[in-house]
Parts: sequence; C-alpha cells; structure tokens
Amino acid sequence: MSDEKIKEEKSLNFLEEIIDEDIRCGKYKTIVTRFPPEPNGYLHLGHASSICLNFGLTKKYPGYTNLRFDDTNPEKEETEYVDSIKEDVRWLGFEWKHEHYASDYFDTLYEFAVKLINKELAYVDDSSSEDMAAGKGTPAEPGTNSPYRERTVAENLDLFTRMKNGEFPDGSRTLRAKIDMANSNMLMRDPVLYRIKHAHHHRTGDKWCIYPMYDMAHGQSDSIEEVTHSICTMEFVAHRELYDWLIEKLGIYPSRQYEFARRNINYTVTSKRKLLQLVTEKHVDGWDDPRMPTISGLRRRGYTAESIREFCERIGVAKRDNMVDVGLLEFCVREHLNRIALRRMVVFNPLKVVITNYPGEGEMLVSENNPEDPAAGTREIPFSNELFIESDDFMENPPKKYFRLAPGQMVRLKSAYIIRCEEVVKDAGGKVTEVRCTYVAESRSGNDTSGIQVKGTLHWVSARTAISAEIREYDRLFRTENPADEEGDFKEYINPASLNTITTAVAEPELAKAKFEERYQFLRKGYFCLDKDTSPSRLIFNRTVTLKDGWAKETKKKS
RNA sequence: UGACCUAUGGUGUAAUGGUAACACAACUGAUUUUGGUUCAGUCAUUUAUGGUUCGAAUCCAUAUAGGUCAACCA
Repeated sequence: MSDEKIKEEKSLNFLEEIIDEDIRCGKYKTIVTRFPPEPNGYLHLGHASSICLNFGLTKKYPGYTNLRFDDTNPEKEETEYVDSIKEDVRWLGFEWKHEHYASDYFDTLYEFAVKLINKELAYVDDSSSEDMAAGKGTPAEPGTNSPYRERTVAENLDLFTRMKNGEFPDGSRTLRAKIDMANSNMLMRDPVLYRIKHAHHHRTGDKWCIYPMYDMAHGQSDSIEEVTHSICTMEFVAHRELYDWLIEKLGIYPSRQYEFARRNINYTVTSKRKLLQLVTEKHVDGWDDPRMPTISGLRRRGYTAESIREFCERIGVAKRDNMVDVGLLEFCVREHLNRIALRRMVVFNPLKVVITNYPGEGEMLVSENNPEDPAAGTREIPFSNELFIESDDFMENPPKKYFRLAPGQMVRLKSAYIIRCEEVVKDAGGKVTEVRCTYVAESRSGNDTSGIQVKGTLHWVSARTAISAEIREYDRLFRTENPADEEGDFKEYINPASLNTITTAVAEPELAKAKFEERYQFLRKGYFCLDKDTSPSRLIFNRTVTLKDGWAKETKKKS
C-alpha cells in the first residue's frame, strides 16, 4: 500500500507530463516511441539513457517502442554494429516491438522527394559544397539564393531522376528544399535533402547512389512508423522546425519531436568519434574493454543491466546541461552487487603467516556466501597452520587506529580464529617475509568462548590449498572530469594507471568453480567477475568496482 | 554581432502561485567476525535586479552566465 502511494506521489518528468496530458485529453490512446541509433559504433552509457527513456515511457504508458537503425550514410555503417546494438539493447533488458531500418524506406523517401519537387518545394542544385556554404550566409547575416533555385519542375524532375540513375559523380549535385535563405534558423536555409554517393550500403547494396540526409529521413521514418513521440537530444532543437515543415508539406502522419539534454558523465568520453579513436589507436583493448563506457565494456567489467537501468532512472531527465558524477554509477552497481555477489577470499599480494601452535593437518571451516542473503547458503574453506594474508594487512610499526596485524597485536581471521603476531621474519634486505603467530583455540567462529574482542578482521587463504589467479584492477580511463573540454587532444588526459594487473593473487579453492554469469565480492577488496580471457589454466578476474574504503579515506586525510 | 535552448546545494533531479523535497557525495556518531553493509544525524533563503501578488524557485521585464546552430554526418 505504501509502495503504491510512493509511486503515485513520485513526480513525472517533463516527457511523462507531456504524454500524460496527450492521453488525458484524448490526443492518443496509445503511444509509440523509438530508439534510433546509427549503426556506426557501439552503444554507450549515453545510449543507455535514451534506451531507458524510450522503452521506459511505453512501459509506463500504453504503447510500444521500435528499434530503428538510422542507416542513411553507407560509408560509416556496418552490420557488425547492427548486431552489437541489438545484443546490447536486449542485454539491458528491453525488447522492441518492430525492427526497422531507414534504408527500408528509401523507395518511399524517394517518392517524398519527387512530391516536394512537384510542389516546387525542392530543386536540384549544381553548386559545389564550397559555393553552397558561402551562399548560406552566417547566423547574423542572411544567405543568398542559389543560381539554380528557379529551375522548372520538369527540369528538376529530370535531373533528380538522372541523379538516381547514376549519371552524375559524387558531389556534383544535390536536392535541396526550397525554403528561405534569410531564415534565422540556418537549417531552414534551403537544406540539402539528398546527396550523390556511389557507395555500397550494408543492406541495400548497390541499388542506390543517392541517399537522403538525416532531415529527409528521420522525421519521415518516424511518420511512416506512426511514432507519436520522437525523443532526441537538445542539439536537434533547431531541426524541429524543419522536421515539422517536411511533415506538413508532405501531408504525412504528424509525429512530434521532443528534446532532452544529453547526459554527460565525468572522467569519460561518450562521443562515438572519440571512442572509435581509443579503439583504433589501441589506447584500449577494443570496444568491450572494461574501461570503456560502452555497454559491452560495462558488461565485461561486471556491471549488471539492473544497475545501469537504476542509474538511468536516478539521474532522471531534463533540458539543462549537466555533468553526472560517475560515483553515482558506482553506487548503483555496488548497491546491486552487495545484494547478489557471493563472498570469497582472495589475497592479492600474499604474506606468509605461520600459526606456530596450531596442531594437526588442518580443518574445514564454514563461511556464509552472502551475509545480506541467508538463502545464498554457506561454503567450506580449508584452514591450516600456513596461511597467506594481504601484505597491507601487516605493519611492523603501525600508525594509530591500525586495526590489522602488527607485532603483539591480535586480529580475527574471517570465519576462523583470533591470532596474535609473535615474531617477524625478515630477509637480508630487511623485508618481512613471514609472520609467526599463535592462535586462540577457543575463538573459532561460531563457537567463540574466548571472550576476546578484536577490532580487525582479515581475509586469508590457506597456503596448501590456494589456487592462483590474475586480477585486473580498473580505474577511471581519464584523469580529468571532462577530457573532451580540456586544452589539446583529449587523449593526453588518459589515466596511465587505468589498468593494474596483479599476477600474484591466491584464492580460496572454491573459486576454481567460478562461473561467468556469477558475481563475486572478494572480501575487503571489491566486486569481481570472471573475464572472458580466462582459460582452463588461468583464472582471470575483472574488478567491477571497489568497496567503499573508510580506512583509505582516513589515511589520505592524515597525509 | 542574429536566432534558439537553459539557469534550484559539490552533483543529478523534485516542488506545476501557498512549509524548497529526494538521491549521490561529503562530514559526525552508533552497530558490525568485511575499515563493507545497516542505522541515526549535519549539509540551500532557488544567477542578479526590478515588477505583479496577501503570498513567487514558479508569472512578467531587464541583465548576467552557460550551451546550440553556418557537414553533400547523424
């Protein structure tokens, strides 16, 4: 009941308000939205936002969402991208009603163009792109009419047909809308509608050598599909006038365009051009490098679809410029992973601990898989007199409030015993190579009768049964909040320490059974998942995100 | 020297003329066999100046700041 109340009270974003009103006043009974990527790159966090928005709207209101590929520029588009986009949208948890391609409408779009010519609203222009640019004027000064603007309908029809038939070379002619060269909106100054490109298209092959421009394809595709709410980012605001003009002049279904501000996220870049550069210039390991803000990169990194959806939900939608803190994304994934991740113990940088008074061969101890979820059950962990702990968890001369192991100090080994450090063994160089401890036999987890209270609990791995693993620790890809905005090349701001590979790690034997679809929390270390580079002889884990580290914060403050 | 868009805490969003709300971050403290989790608390007179009004974050005017637009890209 209270949930319902909260749901009802949650305020609507501006798009939901528009739709709410459209439905209330009877303008629409059901709505249609669409996610319209150009298949020229992999989907990233920015797209996730748009996907969640478009699909979210038709989850909330009656209607459906289409997936449409805006494939009107054959030179940049590839089937590989189409496939990855479909995979990513599905992985995010959404299913589209219809799968469309702007290229499916090339015939119809061509007819639309002919219609405009017949209505004297479009003409073939022989100007070079330089002359055309010069004729556009500037935002402050009107442009001048093209010398080809007054061609007759017959002449335009003939020329446009011949453009289609391949009689002219690339760039020699265009079809332009005849609107107003003095319009304060530059886009209304006789925009180009069609251009000649003798290029192979990933779907239509060599059938066409003229291709529609964005403005001649996008709104018309929306209209053909009877999209009611065509949602795009703010940089298209100026296009709306042309979008509406074309729909009106063509007399076709009146789709409406609405704009929202693109979500920017700090310490990363989300322009396809820049992401492509990172890949082709090998600054990263491919589109799915775990440091990339791509959906495939986040997936490989261990992010869950649920956490990405939650992130998009939390940042909301509005029309002002913004810079979202990547910390919120990290919060969302921690929140989810804390609920579902299986706890395991892995020591990254081992230091040997010998329990001098521990009798016998060893024993099996029991530990919970997830303290947040009793249903996750327990597992057995072997214990013996020779263990590894984290090198960072021992200090010979500890600072104040250091709750870990130090000479004479006691700690608990997680799910095992309390130990006390009795002796430090060093090599010739003075480096600590071994710590010798005694254990408190009555302090075993579950039936501790020792009465001893300790401040610190450490993760550990028994030496004899330990398995080795490689750990890949990822950090943010850039050193600055807004690399795209900095002086010079954005690549100068790449974080040189964005990947730290650890080859010395030892893990509890349970991890030999690690699965790709499983998520793990390595106790006191962070959240991890198995990487696709894992082989039968080598376990490789990616760090999705660290745990919050209060001690690190504390020590940083002091230094 | 134009047109258009935007302006609420460090960040992202609410408040639809009537008590500035939520989340993240940060900071206190408590709990804790993960320095995690959890819990309790602290953290803004809404870009500025006028105006309308009993009452303005909200409406109006002006200013200021940021952004977008002059691809045969999308």
